[in-house]
Amino acid sequence: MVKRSETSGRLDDAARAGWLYYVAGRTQDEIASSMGISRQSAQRLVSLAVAERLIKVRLDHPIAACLELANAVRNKYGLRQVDIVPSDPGAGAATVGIAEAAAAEIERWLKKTDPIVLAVGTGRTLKAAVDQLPAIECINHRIVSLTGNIAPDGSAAYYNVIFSMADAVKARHFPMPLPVLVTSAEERETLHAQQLVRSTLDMSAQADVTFVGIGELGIDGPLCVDGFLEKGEMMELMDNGAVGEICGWIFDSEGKLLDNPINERVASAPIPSRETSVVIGIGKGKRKMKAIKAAVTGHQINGLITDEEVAEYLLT
Amino acid sequence: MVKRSETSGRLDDAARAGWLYYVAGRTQDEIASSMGISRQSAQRLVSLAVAERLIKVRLDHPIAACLELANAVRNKYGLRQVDIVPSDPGAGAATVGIAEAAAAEIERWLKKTDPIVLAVGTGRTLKAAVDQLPAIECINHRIVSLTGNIAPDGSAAYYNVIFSMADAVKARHFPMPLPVLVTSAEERETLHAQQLVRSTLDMSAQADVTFVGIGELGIDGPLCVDGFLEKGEMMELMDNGAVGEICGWIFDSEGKLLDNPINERVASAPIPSRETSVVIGIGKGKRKMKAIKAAVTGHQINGLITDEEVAEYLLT
DNA sequence: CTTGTGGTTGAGTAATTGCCCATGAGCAAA
DNA sequence: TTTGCTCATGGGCAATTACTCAACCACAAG
Repeated sequence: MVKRSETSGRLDDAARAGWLYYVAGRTQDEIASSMGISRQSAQRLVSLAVAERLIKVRLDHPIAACLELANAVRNKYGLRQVDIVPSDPGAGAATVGIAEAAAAEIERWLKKTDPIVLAVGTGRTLKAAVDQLPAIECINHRIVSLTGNIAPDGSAAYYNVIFSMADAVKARHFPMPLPVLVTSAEERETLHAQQLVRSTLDMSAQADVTFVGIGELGIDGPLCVDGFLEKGEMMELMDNGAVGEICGWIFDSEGKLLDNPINERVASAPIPSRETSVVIGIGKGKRKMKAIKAAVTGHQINGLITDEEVAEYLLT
Repeated sequence: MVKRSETSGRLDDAARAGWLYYVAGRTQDEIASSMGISRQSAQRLVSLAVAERLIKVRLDHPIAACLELANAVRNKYGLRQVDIVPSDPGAGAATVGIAEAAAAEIERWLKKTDPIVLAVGTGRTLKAAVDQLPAIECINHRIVSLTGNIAPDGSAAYYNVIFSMADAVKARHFPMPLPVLVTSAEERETLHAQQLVRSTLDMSAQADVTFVGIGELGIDGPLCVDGFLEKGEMMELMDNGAVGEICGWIFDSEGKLLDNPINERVASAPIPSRETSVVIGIGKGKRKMKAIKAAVTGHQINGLITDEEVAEYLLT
């Protein structure tokens, strides 16, 4: 319509077209006729504006920072999937936010129509997540526990989450009828050879997706608090470089499973393959930072749900 | 808690979808499958993100034509600051583009670290601009309204923008607890003498920067449409040479405030000094051309945000 | 004068997106 | 419980956008 002077540069036209498209919300057809060019040219100008970074888009929502952190963490550690939730500065429980996020992710998997095998580990964080689950009926799926459900004193382990999950989710679920730690490698072999245990182990190996808590070590860590390890054993482990555990499997700061007697007594199923399935670790907070970093570094997990604070630590 | 987490969860999803779409450049199909929802739902989330103004696009390129116009206008009228946005040839809304530009300018002021007093007028354009503001926290600044917040029918004036601003901007804000027009000059004196009003008036006089809409007169103009003036009064004003108004202050084609009974009934604060502060007028469109030209001619404002169409008119 | 190169254009077409509508879930009132 | 309302959902389809390709132009080198 208005004849533009020929001297105005191509970038100016691109900027103008980009402005009309993104800010004014006109279609490329309208832009074309108002600038007196073909609609193809208008399209080219718009994409040029984008390519030249003339158009800057920003997301004005707390989640924006989280998404960027998630991307950065995913790229740095080669993870399949990363969810970052906003850190809650007001102290609060160790599971605020992350539990909801994890529950949402679990729910997303459970809503799939194709039958899946979902494996779960143990821990307070995972328990909190499962407690957030709404009632779902998904009779096609199977839910299997990676860890034993018998506490050192013989009672049912409270933080074995598969029972909580069974309350909310109508699906076949398969607990692991074992202690978490047995007394020796030999005993583990014997128990694992049982038919019932065998089939659960086999199923866990086929898991399509796995959710595990990431535990820190230390005398305040879950293994000690829940009585699986004595203080002395814990100190010795830490002296040997242990920094964290998943389902009882203890690893060092590089995420390598420790070659020591404790790990030979862990009765949990092996963590399902990170090559062929998704293994999502859940955890946040200062105390777990080192354990989380080790877990992603050593590829014990290939998915992560954590908070901004930990994400920033992972990126340093 | 559950309710809140569900609603904010929806916005989170919208933010995530919007981020994936606009920032990461994924298609809505990809977003849908990665979030485990249908494509239609993904599309809805993306448009929700836009509707909720989570997505903010800006053009990072000075369009030469607009810059030249801005320079020319600034020099011709001796203004401190002029922003010109491209005209939208399609007959779109009266605030497209200009609102974004004004919001960017307001944001620029609000992001200053030194405490400032920011004064705002009223009007649809200014309202649209304020609605574009992202959430900002700037507890050092103070925001004061130049105009009353009580409509002729006694309700809160919808286009009093300070309340909209308070929604987005965390700062102390000071509305003006008065009608826009009172019945007589005497009543105005009485009301202005009140302590509460007095302090607001004093603060407005100290404004570092002021944003005002520029209103045209006429029976379709805001003063009539919003019921502040009867049609007859309006006709009489126009017969006396009135062409525009700012905060209710009516001026002629040279930008001089009219010496007539209506102006004596305006309860708004005086427009802050153009000698010592920045007063930015906002407006565009054919109908406002004369009012804008008068406002800059008479130095009622010393800054202007408008579009090419008006800029070219101002230069004739 | 021909040829090659780089870049732009418009047509055609595939991909993507926006919108309408029927459906059904959730929920409050009767 | 039924009724009526609201609203999210997904299918389908039209509108819009992105991409490919051949043609064309300008210009420089041969």
